[in-house]
Amino acid sequence: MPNEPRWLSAREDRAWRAFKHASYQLDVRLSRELLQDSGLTQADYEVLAVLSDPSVERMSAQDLCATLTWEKSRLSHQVRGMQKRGLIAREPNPDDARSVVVRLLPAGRRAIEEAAPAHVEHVRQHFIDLFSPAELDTIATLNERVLRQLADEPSEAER
Amino acid sequence: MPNEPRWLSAREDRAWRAFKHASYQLDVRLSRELLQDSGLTQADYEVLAVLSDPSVERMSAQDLCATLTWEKSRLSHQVRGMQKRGLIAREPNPDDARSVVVRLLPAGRRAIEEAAPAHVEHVRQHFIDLFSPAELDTIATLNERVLRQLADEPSEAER
DNA sequence: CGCTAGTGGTTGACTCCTCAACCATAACAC
DNA sequence: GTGTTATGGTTGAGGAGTCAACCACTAGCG
Repeated sequence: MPNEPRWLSAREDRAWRAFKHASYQLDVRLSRELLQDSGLTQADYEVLAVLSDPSVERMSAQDLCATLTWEKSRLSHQVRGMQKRGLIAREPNPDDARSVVVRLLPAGRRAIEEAAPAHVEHVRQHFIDLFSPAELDTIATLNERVLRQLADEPSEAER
Repeated sequence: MPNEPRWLSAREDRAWRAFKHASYQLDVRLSRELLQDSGLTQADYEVLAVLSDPSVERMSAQDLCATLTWEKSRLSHQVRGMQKRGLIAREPNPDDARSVVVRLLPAGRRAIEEAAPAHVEHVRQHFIDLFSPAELDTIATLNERVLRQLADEPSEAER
């Protein structure tokens, strides 16, 4: 890499590389494990996780987008696939004829209930169980700082 | 989410969500910014970053794969595209007729030298500058623990 | 009302990545 | 040597996500 004005110091570079690498590898590993022992992708799992909350069950597409921080076209494609597999249903929204409500079907509930224990176990194995309670709090605090900064300084495209 | 045997506690859930969310959002933001102000994808940037190291300049495809922890087919597709754009060249390897050596071309060097300052600045803005030196060390240590665990316990597919 | 602007959602084209199949060459066994 | 296995790399099909264009409906303003 070329030398630049505000280049990263060794300490900064180490932190950045470790963070980037760890999150990438973790994502790859968990995706594969989830898919192998449940047939669900991470996207499937996230949608089902939201809808399977007892206080939810049905949710408009826009609210799902907001909850997942997904683009609406992504959700649309995703929902089409999950509908074809019988995991969820699309229903008209009585309050707004433009809107669509997504409902969890029994097969979808079964799918996430079967997938969740193994998935959580993998999250523990590769992440949670490596840290003390105090370290978990540190992780939460530091990462929330990143999220807040991103939210406070919206990207060019959103301004 | 259904109640499961070893479900996550509130503290565990907070750390896991913050980590997952922050790394995802950061990736999305940095990718977009990089593409907008340099025309390079993250994949382009990573390849160029490796090759532009003064001590490198040319590297066999297999070594590139190992350095980037990429699959060989991904590198092959990626290299084809970057070759078409004149950023790098493919050369035969005199030591092994099966092998291919990737060489950085002047246009590739120019591309990363132009892209790097702004990209590093964004990495600082969204990540590095949010933390004290001690916090950066903590981030490095904790994330390296994740990486080590993943490396020590290879996935089903690799065993 | 009637127009216009905004919102909710879908679609299709394109890019990126993975996986499995494949080809050529190299390394090893006998 | 010859046959077998392993390695380096490419290819094509298919899944997943983004973007821009579009349609239908709603809401706000005159």
